[in-house]
Amino acid sequence: MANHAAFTLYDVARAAGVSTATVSRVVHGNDRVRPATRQRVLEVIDELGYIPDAAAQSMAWHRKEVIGLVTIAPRDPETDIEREGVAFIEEVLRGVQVALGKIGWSVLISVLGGADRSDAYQQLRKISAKVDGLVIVEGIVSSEQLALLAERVPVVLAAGSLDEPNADVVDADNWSGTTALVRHMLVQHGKKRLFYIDGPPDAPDGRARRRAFEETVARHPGAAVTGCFEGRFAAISGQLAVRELLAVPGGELPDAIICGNDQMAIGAMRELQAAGVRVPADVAVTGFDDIRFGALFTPPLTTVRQSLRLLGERACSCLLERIADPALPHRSERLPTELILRESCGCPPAEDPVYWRAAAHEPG
Amino acid sequence: MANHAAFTLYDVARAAGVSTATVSRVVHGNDRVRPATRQRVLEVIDELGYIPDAAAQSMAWHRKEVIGLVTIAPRDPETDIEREGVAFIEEVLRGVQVALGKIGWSVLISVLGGADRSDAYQQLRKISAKVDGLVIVEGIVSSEQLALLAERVPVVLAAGSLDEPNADVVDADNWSGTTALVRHMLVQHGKKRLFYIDGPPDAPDGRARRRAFEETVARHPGAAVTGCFEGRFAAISGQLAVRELLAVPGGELPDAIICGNDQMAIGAMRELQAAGVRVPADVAVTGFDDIRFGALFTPPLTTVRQSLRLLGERACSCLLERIADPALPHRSERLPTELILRESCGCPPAEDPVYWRAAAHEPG
DNA sequence: CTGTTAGCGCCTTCAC
DNA sequence: GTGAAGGCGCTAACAG
Repeated sequence: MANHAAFTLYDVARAAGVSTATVSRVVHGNDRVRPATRQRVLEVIDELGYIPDAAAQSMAWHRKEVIGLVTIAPRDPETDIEREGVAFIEEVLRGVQVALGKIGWSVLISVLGGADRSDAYQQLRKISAKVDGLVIVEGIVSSEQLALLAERVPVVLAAGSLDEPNADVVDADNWSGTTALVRHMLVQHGKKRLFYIDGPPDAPDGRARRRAFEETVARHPGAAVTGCFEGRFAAISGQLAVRELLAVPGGELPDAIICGNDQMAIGAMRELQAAGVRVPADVAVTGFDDIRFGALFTPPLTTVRQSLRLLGERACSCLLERIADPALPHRSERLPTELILRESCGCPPAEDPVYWRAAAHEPG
Repeated sequence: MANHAAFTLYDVARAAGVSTATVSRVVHGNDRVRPATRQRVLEVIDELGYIPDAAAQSMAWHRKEVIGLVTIAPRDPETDIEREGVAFIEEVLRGVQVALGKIGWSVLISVLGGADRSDAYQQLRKISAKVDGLVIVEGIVSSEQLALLAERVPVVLAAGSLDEPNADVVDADNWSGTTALVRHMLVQHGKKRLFYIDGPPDAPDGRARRRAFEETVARHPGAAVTGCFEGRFAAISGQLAVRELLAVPGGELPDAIICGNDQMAIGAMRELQAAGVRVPADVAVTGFDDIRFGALFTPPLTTVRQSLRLLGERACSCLLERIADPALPHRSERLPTELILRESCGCPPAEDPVYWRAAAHEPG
């Protein structure tokens, strides 16, 4: 059985005593073929275990029925931490599959090693030859390179919030989410001295969140940003940030630490607690994303929920529309975010212990 | 630019005033072409932005340079919890990409909705027409169906620990890992009454862990299994299990709760703590996998580490070897696991606060 | 060195 | 209803 016999349309045609055209018709069901003939052909197909070769179909159809999903995973050379490591792509992928499942297309996935950008572009070029369209998560190539790619194949950006004129873009409403969260800290909890833990500077969504944070604080009299730490979206970044904060001799801690994502918030909470600082009594901490485990920490993490799955689904749908009609004007879509109040911000525990539900939530 | 012009080899050949064969030679670098000619062709290629169509190459080469990565995500209809939800596939994927990166192949990924098995098989059939080989994570099809698939395309099973005669298989040493862990609880911590939280019955790795647990306890005089809960590898399962345990009127809690994976262990810990039970003082809890966040919980989770990334890498390498030589005899490979002692088992805190390192570890 | 030519496996008009 | 034939874009012998 180590043969990997690959039967062709001709094999089937010969065995069934018909022409390849007839077999093709049967395979695709749609044409009129005499029932008896159809029956015979089907039997042969089943017997031989014939499956049409996808590459050959691609050639004939000028369509591969495959879309490419690409993202980056820049790694800190020392620690090998992945950005947004926790099920980021996985969730987006689910969404993409939802959109694709209906029509039976497949997804070619590639996590680029974000090392150097020119390389990323070359990889994308190669991939573009194998797919009908590209979903790029987290803008990774320059606008010009994007334009070049888009010339060859439809492209949609997911979570690449730059105002990209050369592609469709779908992203979460980082602005509203962050604004709502910060206002909550300012107004509901009366926080005055806020510290921010940021993601890497090249992350468009991270930038959007930070800007929203700063502007919201700025327009709130009496409140101030006491500092900012440039992290890499990993738990360790939060820990490092807090460690720095703690190390300042005679330094006063902020009222609240707002983090660019949940992982950094968790790291920050952990480090604060390890140092004997109470969360949220002494310092409140918040995140962004609403990852699966956020609700299971002590205290449960207050955050902003975004649906990565929905992101994938919308991006993919958008791509499919563009593949169907490449002349479509470029569009952009902004997905809703939702403020999730738990206890790390200082809110009281929910009377009903629903904390565990979050572990089971269907985001979006 | 919404044109998606796709230049062909002929376009290049014409523009450069050479034959298609020459262009092909230049593209593949390997043949002798006069430097001047090569130069000219390269210029045209660059100018036109020509990329060889992958489908056409596949036809000519009888090779697609794509491998398929398939797994299941059975969902509880009510809660929509994913099995091993946290970055399971993501890690495996990284490993696969490592193996593939060297040769520039791509990966077609598909997370099947584990609903009904016959459907899974049909999906796999379809996918098999688009790839040169298949890595199936978590056995999802029957042995016969597997044989049928393997007849058409090389297949390797990852983490599908059944003794499958129709494919190569790579999996983690669940047995040794679990045995070491249970012995530790029995011998080092003197635990007597152990409770087990299991994964779904159809998960081969879960079964292996449970069997190892039971046999290890059985051969240890004085120790006993007080019960077992059938979970689904999600945090909520651990919570549900503990809730049941707590609900028994006058019921005595076990000394330790051994869980089939980390997520359930985290859920169990959380639920115990919510009920005022101290971990590990009253009840110790352990997991399996060593997911990224395990070290950040309170107490840090004792677990068994397996490298999902290595799993993906080895499975893929194995597949590539088989693609290169389909006549190879079937092999199976067992990957090492490692006992990770933290505090949830009752061990003292590490003197050096290295807990955060785990968040940055490169598994395997 | 370079061009010609015959497929790869399938789909799809166009005749019968 | 069914078959014959051309072509999708590229590669790999062969000739020159």
